[in-house]
Amino acid sequence: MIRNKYNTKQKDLILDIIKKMNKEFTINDIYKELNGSVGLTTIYRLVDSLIKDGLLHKDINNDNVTYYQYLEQCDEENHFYLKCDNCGKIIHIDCECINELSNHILKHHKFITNKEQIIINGICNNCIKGGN
Amino acid sequence: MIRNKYNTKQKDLILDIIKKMNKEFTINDIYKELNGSVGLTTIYRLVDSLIKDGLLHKDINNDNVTYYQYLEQCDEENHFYLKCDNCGKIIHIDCECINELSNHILKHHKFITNKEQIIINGICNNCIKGGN
DNA sequence: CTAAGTGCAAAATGTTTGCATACTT
DNA sequence: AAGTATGCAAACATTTTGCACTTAG
Repeated sequence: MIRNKYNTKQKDLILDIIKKMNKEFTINDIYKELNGSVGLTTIYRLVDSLIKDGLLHKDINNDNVTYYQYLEQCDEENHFYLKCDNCGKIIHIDCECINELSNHILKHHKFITNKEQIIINGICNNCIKGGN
Repeated sequence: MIRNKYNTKQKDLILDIIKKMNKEFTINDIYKELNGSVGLTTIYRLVDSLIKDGLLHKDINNDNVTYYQYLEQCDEENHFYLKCDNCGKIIHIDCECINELSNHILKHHKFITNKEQIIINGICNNCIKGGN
């Protein structure tokens, strides 16, 4: 099956929801949000293809729950993501600092970083300040 | 159940294998390596507790296979890991460069990086050179 | 009209739980 | 002796597949 060749109502619905979420979500979150108007199988299939296209990041937590997160796309060379371990939010950053690190790592540690998807975990400003 | 209070033959066996692997592995890899001498359930339970202790990193790939990786422990402030997307190997690095990045991110992006487990993906030197 | 997409039900897979037994301290 | 760990079998949850049907181009 060739992926995403036809536009369908279901794809639009799922994509809308995914893009609106500004934190990680599960397949079931989308399913519930759609209120049964799209089948689970379809959600699995679209999510898979979005991962392959680099639009979604997939992660698993200690309770074996699989989470997905929409990655805002960016043409900039110097971009990366910060992911909050507390609230699950992913923050998109454009900053020269990551380029410096990539260059350093290449030069001194002989490793080509995957510039498309550098994700650094930690605690976001909102959570530092105790925001839920 | 209080974790890891008693030392057992099974724990030693599992830990030995995990520490010897220098790349990511599945629960089944360990099970097979042990040749049935330790039950699957026991492996799941020990692996869970090792994750909680920060000794293992857990990840899931696009085919929904869950991988684990032993993280060499280190007291150094300036340490992080490089993970090769090609061969799965995790390389432990001690270098001031990551501290600089952490400080920059804190100062300019108001985000506290999780220094214990910064993992940056990419391609390792061996794979760059075409080593399997 | 044809290729692609959908969704149900069934199958497959991976993980967790209950419990009786065995082991550590 | 008491608390902890093990491992089987069963339960459970999640994900994938087969297939008939629908829809987009």
